[in-house]
Amino acid sequence: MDPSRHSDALRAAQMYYLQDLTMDAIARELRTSRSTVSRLLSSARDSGLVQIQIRNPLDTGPELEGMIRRHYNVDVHVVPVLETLNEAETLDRVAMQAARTIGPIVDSNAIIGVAWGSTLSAVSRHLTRKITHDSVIVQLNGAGNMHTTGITYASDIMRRFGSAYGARVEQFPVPAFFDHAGTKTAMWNERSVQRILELQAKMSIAIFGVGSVDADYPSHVYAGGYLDESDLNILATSDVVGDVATVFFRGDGSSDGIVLNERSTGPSLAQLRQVRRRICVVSGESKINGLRGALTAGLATDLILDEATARRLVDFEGLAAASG
Amino acid sequence: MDPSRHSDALRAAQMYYLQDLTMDAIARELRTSRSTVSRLLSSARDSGLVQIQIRNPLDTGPELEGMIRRHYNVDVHVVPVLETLNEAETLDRVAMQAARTIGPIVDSNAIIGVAWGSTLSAVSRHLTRKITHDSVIVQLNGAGNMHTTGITYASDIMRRFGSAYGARVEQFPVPAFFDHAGTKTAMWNERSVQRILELQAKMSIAIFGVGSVDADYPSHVYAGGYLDESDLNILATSDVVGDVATVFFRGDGSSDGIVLNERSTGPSLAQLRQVRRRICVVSGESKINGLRGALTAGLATDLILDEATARRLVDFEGLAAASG
DNA sequence: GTCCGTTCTGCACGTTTGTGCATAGAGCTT
DNA sequence: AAGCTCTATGCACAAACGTGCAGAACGGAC
Repeated sequence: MDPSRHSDALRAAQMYYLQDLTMDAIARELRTSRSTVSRLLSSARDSGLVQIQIRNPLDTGPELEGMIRRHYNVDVHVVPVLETLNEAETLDRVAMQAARTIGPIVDSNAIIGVAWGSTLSAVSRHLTRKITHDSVIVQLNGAGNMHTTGITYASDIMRRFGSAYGARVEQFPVPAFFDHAGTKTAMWNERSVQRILELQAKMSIAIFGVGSVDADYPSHVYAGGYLDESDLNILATSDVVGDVATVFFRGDGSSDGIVLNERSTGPSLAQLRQVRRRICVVSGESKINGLRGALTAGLATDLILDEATARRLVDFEGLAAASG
Repeated sequence: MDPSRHSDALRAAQMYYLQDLTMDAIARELRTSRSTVSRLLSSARDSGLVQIQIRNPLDTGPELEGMIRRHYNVDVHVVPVLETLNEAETLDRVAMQAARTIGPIVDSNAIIGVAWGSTLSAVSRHLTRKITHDSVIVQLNGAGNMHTTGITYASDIMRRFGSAYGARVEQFPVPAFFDHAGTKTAMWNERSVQRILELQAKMSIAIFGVGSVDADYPSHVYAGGYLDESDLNILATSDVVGDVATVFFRGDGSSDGIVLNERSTGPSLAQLRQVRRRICVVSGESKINGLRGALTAGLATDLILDEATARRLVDFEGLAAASG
């Protein structure tokens, strides 16, 4: 881009946001039209030059947040949404706010693990640009299935993250689930795969949604041809409530003995918990069971969710009592 | 304040800044009028709920900044100001932008050393609120002189810092200069003084302007009855170019053998250099000599100054050559 | 209860801002 | 140089916004 335009954008942003001048005054100084200033500012905003963040003082925040925070020990961001909004609109709002909340967390030299799914897809569409150096986006779990290699869907998400943060993108070109655990073991010894696994092991940030087995609109994983009849039966009979990055867990947060996980390509829950910043984005009340499992399992350090779901989370089993 | 108003402000801020809704839409959701939303947002901004910051990518910044940064190894923020502005207006702009630049740097548990003077006074008037816990504002140097105890002037500055950040304020109730070095030695052994000195030793942030001996409008120190005729003579004959917190230095950054410093109450340059974040605010070209000395002495890690002064700093002795 | 002072609210108005559109200009090809 | 495409600009209009003001609501004091 024209460097002088960039520097004009910077000047304009400083004068507008830091000195409270009007666009008119800035235009006169920059010897251009007011509309150009308006556009400069908007480009400054979505190129990440201007960072706007909301910090809600932990202690004065609304009750909802406090309760969830105390009970699950996560940093909560409740997204206010009108109750009349439909599922898709809610997801869009949550995704938008999630994208902007993530922005300030991302920094240079970060290794960022990203899952895929409808939630992450929505988030990826709303990312605001922020220039970082030597960051890497690494895919958390494979995306292929019986019908497609899943490449385009997941890779679109990855690519958007990569270009928003100027980061290198490392895809994980394996199916979501192997048919045979043995194949996974073999692949995991391949050097091409190990490169990805090593990156994952060094992740400083992980971003994921949750799948919930009983969601009204089941996640891709449960509906998209990833699992066959017998797999679904296994899930149904093993108390599994949901998944994160195609790794399943029960309501109590445990995941031991769930055979499907041996064929899954996502990081184990234990490995995920090693990551310093683990950001979970959830939209839609019907994911509540999966969400509760994920929180109980301690998978998230940061939780971004819509207000209605937050409320249900609190209502559940008198969680409110824990706040007294 | 009404807690529900606070939480409304938070909701409004999230919807406005993070979801790009219009105030109108937010008003409908909050069941109030648009004007109320406008006011909620403005209260959210100046209560520090909304943080807006400009991060200019170090490598793409305008030439001016790059040159100064490389030469003096400081983080530079050049404040764009119209050249036609007068001294006072420039100071106001610089102070405003300085205040907002400082905001994001301040955090809980910080011990913040603050000097006094016309620059700091202006900055203190533009601070935006930000709630922190267990922060302390500590006065860097005494403010008393022959005519007044200096209490109100300096303490106003301190108080504003304190209330902006919700911090405890520790004043330093001594004169700016002792008449006799021996008195200083004695006082420095007083426990009440030692408490302040210990706080200063633990500072994580220091904020100060610079005085310049030859400034058009001399700093308070040189004009306000702090020094008598013979003191000024000493300064004139010892190559002193300026001061930071009433500690003097020469153009080459040295301060050894300047006798006045033995009676001054500010932290020694060596002590100041221990502080992790040292923010220097300068407005007005006539401070250029003092500024150059301070930078040469390595007193600042962050420099906020107006464009004209920045340009002069670069023009000086072909500093531009250093950028090639 | 009434009174008074303070704070909050919505309205109305003027100001400030975003954006579709037509045009000018830059860069590239032939 | 002419012709082309693509981007940036300014205009003009509509949308969004800030704020003085008058009235409503609140919270003591008596």
